[in-house]
Amino acid sequence: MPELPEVETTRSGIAPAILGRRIVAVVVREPRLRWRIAADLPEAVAQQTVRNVRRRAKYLLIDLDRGSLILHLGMSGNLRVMDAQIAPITHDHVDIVLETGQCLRFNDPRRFGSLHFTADDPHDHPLLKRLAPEPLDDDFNGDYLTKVARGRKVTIKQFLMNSHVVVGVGNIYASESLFRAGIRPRRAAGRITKEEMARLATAIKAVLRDAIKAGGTTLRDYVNPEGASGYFRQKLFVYERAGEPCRRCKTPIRQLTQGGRSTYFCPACQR
DNA sequence: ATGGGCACCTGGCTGC
DNA sequence: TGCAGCCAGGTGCCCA
Repeated sequence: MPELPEVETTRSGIAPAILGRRIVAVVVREPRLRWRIAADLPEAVAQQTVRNVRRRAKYLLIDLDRGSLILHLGMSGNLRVMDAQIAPITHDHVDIVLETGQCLRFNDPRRFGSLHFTADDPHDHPLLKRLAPEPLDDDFNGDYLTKVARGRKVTIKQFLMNSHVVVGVGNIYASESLFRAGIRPRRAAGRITKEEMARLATAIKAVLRDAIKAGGTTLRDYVNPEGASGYFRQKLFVYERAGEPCRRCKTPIRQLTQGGRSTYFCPACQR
């Protein structure tokens, strides 16, 4: 499911229900996620109060009195706020039960998601420690991209999906950003001009902001914490639109495969 | 350091 | 109806 806008939508959606609330229990029905949930996680977390809900890359950080939960939604995960008494359905792997009688329920069919507890600053956790800048921060810009792309032969599409370059940009928004910036996805990262990199950084920020405003993109199974779909899908220019006319110039959108993932682009608008 | 490929997992769809 | 094959929003790890 989720790229940065979907995780951000999840963050802002769960925050009102859990901020300042005490966790009374963590119910783990299926510990075998991408990494097995630590057996002692529930007791480490129980009776602690939620102090903050943050996002770093595609990770949700739930700060407690002492330590933080680090949660990733993987490809197919979602978090919902609901009454803890409601019977769980298939793939409802974890409940974080609150004093209010509500719970945060983590559903993830493919189990590529993860849940960790750390007693330390979560930014120092091995999974987060070496991540690149946030795309919406000011230090992510054309100059930065130009600098890190120097000499790189990897294609610009795969470069954008590398979490050591920039975080939060996955398969949908990589294609969409390149369309908005007018850049062909197969060009070498090191051969994109300074001016093009400036356009690209601006395009990434714009597409992510627009998608957050629309509540994210629902392709198949993403739902927000209230169970509703995001509606950015209608605003996609190229993703999953192979053969359909470009919204800007009517040329049929093309699809290709890079690193085993589908890429979409307009051969006329992108050079 | 860089780049490429694989692995992890379930479910939905297509075509025979 | 059944089943094989392919595809899907991520990313850590191993190898050359």
